[in-house]
Amino acid sequence: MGKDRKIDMVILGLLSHEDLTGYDIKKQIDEAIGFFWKGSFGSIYPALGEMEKAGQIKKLPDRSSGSREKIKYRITKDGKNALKEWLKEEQSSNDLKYETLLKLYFGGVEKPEVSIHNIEIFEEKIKADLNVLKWYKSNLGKVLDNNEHLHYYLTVTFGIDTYEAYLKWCARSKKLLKERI
Amino acid sequence: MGKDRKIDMVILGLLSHEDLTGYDIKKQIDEAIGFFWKGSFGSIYPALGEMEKAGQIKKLPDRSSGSREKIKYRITKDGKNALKEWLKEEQSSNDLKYETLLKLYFGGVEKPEVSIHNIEIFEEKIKADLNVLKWYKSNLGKVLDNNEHLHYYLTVTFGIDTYEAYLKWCARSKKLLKERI
DNA sequence: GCCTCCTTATATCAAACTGATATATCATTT
DNA sequence: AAATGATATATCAGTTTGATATAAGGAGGC
Repeated sequence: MGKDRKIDMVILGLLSHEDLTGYDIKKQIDEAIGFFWKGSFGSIYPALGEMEKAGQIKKLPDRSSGSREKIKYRITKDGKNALKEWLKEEQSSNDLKYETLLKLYFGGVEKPEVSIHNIEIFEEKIKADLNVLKWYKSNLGKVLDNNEHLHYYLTVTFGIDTYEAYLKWCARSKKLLKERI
Repeated sequence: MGKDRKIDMVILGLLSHEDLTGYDIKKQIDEAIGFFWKGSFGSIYPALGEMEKAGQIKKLPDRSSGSREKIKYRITKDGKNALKEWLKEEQSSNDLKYETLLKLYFGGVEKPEVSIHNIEIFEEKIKADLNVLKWYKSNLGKVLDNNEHLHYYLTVTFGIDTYEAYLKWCARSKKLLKERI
């Protein structure tokens, strides 16, 4: 089988915007797409090595003056084609892994207070993240004419819409659980 | 480090309701908690072996008449304690990995039609899954007095609320993308 | 009776990914 | 001058996925 590495597409996608180092890629994953995707150094660096061998990306000469090593990558024609092929694949895997819901599902073996507390922890995290997303959205509003910004905007609104639904659910769930105390 | 296996808690949680085989566990993961958690045979069977050695679960004698092997497991006192400890842990990892959003984020390198099509595929899947969740909810409505059923109910409403938010977002996103054609 | 197909059931493996750790340089603050 | 934190590459053990192997039981057709 082989070649089922999603991290490759993340790297190609990010490099299609600009040249980046492995460290830059990790930062962009965390900051820009972190609310719907994850990626670690342990998958990024090996992938960069293999993708360079495969000719999807290439190393840029290190122009920095100091001795500090820093490897910038640029996407190749082959890489861009691979990215476009993937975009047109019908199959997409959309997976949640929500430990908070897992704890809630099995929460019947403990007092309702435990489940309420777990929902509250989740709620606080979502509230904080929602503020960040709203801040992103307000910044994007000014430059929506740009095509790439529209795609960014759509993912941000996905986050905002779902997070707002989460918060409403949190309020109703806590209420139902409190009736059991 | 060691012992960061979430599958253990899924197994303990399911066994806290009733005795199950590995195959039963896989079925319950897919059917009951599949919209917010995943689990494969490749993680279930090895975990069952190790958890039995650790004394959190025990094998039940095979009472089936035929030669067909079938191993039922029951949770032990130690297992129940481990489950309750985990429920009280403040830290929970809640991760989305939405390939549809990834494709949308990088969709600027292709025509808007490609992104619209990807949203439509996602939309159809969500509509179908939402119907299943609504059917679950209507069945649960009758027996909400039971404590375990309340916890099940709360996870189902989480699914319904978020899926409905997804669908609203799909409609608005498609509209915005169609303006670019 | 026999053949086919689907479901039940356990088990293993390569490939992918995470989270932690190691190492070292550079920049800023104390 | 020392300490702290950010930048940067790299590797590893442990976890998980998705696929595959194996085999028995049941349902239906002919």
